[in-house]
Amino acid sequence: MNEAGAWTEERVELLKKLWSDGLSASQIAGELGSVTRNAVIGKVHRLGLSGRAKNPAAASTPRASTPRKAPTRSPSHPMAGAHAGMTRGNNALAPQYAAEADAEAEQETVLSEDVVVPFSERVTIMDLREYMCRWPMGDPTTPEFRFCGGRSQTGMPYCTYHSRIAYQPAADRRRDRSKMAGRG
DNA sequence: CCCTGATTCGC
DNA sequence: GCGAATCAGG
Repeated sequence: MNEAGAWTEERVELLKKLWSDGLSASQIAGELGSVTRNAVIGKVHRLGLSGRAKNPAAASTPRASTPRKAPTRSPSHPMAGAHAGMTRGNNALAPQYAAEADAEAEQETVLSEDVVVPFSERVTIMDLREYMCRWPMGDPTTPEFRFCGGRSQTGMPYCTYHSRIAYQPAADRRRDRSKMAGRG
């Protein structure tokens, strides 16, 4: 039968299907199984895809002109500071369907930040780390003032959720990820 | 700290 | 051709 880890026609077609469907490499990898997201990405590139739904005209990816330095892959520090627990897998399933410009998306009333979803762990300024979301919560005059503390992306002052609110692009896309049940 | 894809390069 | 390792950005 089909060997696991071998790119059969079925797998390649499924790969292209899921890829064009907007699924991320990790999701596809989890769907295919026996393959990592790197394998998926590698295959995608090999197939000549990669760009996915990107317009060639608008594809001004600086990466193409990025002067890639010589990593030389120093074996001296293999997996330096590697994540001990790779939660990566098929458990990170998320419907990343790119919502097209729908009339519903024009809801300006969406500015309501009253939503309280990412209330994972509020932290004080002392517990705040660079990779923590600094979203003011409550009155700064009160000792109960806390920050979101959610995981912020490197360089980003806020977490994924708050960064959207903070920047508020043209139209807010209702991209809803897994609801974090929260704590009390 | 999580994630994403892009690229390189040994196999 | 394959994919882990690595890079780079969010």
